Amino acid sequence: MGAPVGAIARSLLGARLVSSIDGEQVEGVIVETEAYGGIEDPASHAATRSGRTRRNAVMFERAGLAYVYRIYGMHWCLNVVTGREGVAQAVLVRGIEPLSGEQVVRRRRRGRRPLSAGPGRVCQALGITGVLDGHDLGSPPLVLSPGWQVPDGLVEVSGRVGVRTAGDWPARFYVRGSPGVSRGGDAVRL
DNA sequence: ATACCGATGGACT
DNA sequence: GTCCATCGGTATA
Repeated sequence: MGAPVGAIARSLLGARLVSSIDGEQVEGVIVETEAYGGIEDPASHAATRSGRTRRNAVMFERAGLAYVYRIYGMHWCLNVVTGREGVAQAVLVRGIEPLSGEQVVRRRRRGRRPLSAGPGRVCQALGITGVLDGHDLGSPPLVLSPGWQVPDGLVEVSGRVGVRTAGDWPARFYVRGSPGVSRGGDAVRL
């Protein structure tokens, strides 16, 4: 086993995402993440039973790529691939707080609230769709960069949202009190 | 405030 | 056919 799946998810809190998708600039801070492992994590798309498929193929590639998939037939979800090549591991981005481009986000979200809490809403807010599956997050139109270092005192941990098998793994991390966080829950301070 | 439910498509048994 | 790493509307309190 490599690094605990949660460690990188924790460290991505406070990181910055800059989207210039469709020529519109939106910048946000990540405030909620969820870790997914590979074969050892029954909740992962890359769990043993499935192995590598067309959908999850990017999870097995190098760290720093975007794994984007469709959920419930209508929403997109953004993951940051975090394992080395051949080792499936990814972190789901579940919530951001817009730093700039909030007008664009409001338009994309059609005025609905919450603005960008929840994985589907994050993708709407940033304009992310499946065409970004496999995209290198070091280059436009979607760039991930280090940002704010979130102190441990502001971080809470809980089980994963909407997951049955192994849903209780403490693999969800979020910034307490942020409007970009999708829900509370059985959280514990870090 | 919580609860239920429909939309809608692809991966998988 | 069944199960989703979901959201947004409607209903109920």
